[in-house]
Amino acid sequence: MTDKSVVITDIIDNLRRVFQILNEQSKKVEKDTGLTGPQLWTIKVINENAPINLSYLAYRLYLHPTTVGGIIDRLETRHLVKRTRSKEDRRVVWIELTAEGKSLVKSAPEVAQGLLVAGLEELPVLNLKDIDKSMKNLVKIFGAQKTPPKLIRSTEINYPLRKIKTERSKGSKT
Amino acid sequence: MTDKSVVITDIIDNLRRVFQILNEQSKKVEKDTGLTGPQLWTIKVINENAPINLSYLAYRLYLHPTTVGGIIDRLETRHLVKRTRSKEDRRVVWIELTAEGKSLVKSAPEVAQGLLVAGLEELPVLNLKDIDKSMKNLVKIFGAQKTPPKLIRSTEINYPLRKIKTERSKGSKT
DNA sequence: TTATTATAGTAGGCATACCTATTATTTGCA
DNA sequence: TGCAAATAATAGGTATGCCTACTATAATAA
Repeated sequence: MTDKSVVITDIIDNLRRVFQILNEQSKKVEKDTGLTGPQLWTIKVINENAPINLSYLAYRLYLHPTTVGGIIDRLETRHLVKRTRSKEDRRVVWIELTAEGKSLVKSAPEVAQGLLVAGLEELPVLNLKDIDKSMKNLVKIFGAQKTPPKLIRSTEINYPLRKIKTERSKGSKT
Repeated sequence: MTDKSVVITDIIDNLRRVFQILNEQSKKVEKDTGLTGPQLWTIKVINENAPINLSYLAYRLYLHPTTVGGIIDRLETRHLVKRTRSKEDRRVVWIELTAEGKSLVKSAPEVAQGLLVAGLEELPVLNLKDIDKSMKNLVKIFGAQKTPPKLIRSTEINYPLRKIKTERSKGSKT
């Protein structure tokens, strides 16, 4: 095994480790709040953008609309969000928080990526910038081989496809 | 937003991006080989360790035994692996590749993390070491808040718990 | 104005990944 | 020996996350 491949294996191992830890993190959040990580994250995004329709919400979460559909289903049975069919465009469903959902968001503001952020915040900026640079590098490497759509907003991200086209993004697609 | 929190947001965004890309990667592999990423990875590990029992296999994959159980089920219906009940210890099931499975492993040797590795391999070692360092840093940060068991072998990893205890690791656990 | 095309959301299906039982076995202790 | 504790695997359940239809509605083109 070359020196290089050792490092590569190491990187991949560490990546897996990060996945694992983030996953556990999510479990922990679940225990604390009764909601899973994705659910909490979803609620937060809804809170900041309500009313929001499913497609755009999915876009904001970098998830597939059907995935978000499921999450919304579960949040709805918990009475944390509600759906309203739009009158202007009857295909559209507006999603917003219920009172219950709103109070939950307030009480659990940063839990979603909480510890994650907390951990990072303890590092000196210099260190963070290092990590940031490396992450960007990783993204560049991985992403170079396959960079989907191309996005809007500050954070353009790898979006799962299904050519969204909301009020805010009127682009074209294959 | 402070300078720091911008960087942090950035890191997290990039992390998500990496997840996304790896996920797509897996999809691509699936298209190429007919097997999902985890399935291919599993087969590879079996190939290198056969015969192997489920618990230890799970340990090697950093996954929960029940998760691996499901993967093995699916591989078994595809006739790529077979299970044999051990005679010495009838609780144990030995898992190994069928002829078909073996030939598949040969024909798709590195696909699992293929592109991933390919991408990394194009980088100069220096660059890789940077990334490596940052990843380790990330792991340290995340892991510090919650480090499960503690592992053996070269690559000690965040193992999902269920206090494994195989022939090779005779430790204790809470 | 009608027919085609596009869009929004839902339904159903599959694979991962987890957890909590439960069933066999085996081990270890009294 | 003989019963309790530990272990290996499986069963069943839930949540993510994707995909491929499919339905309803809207927009566009002929």
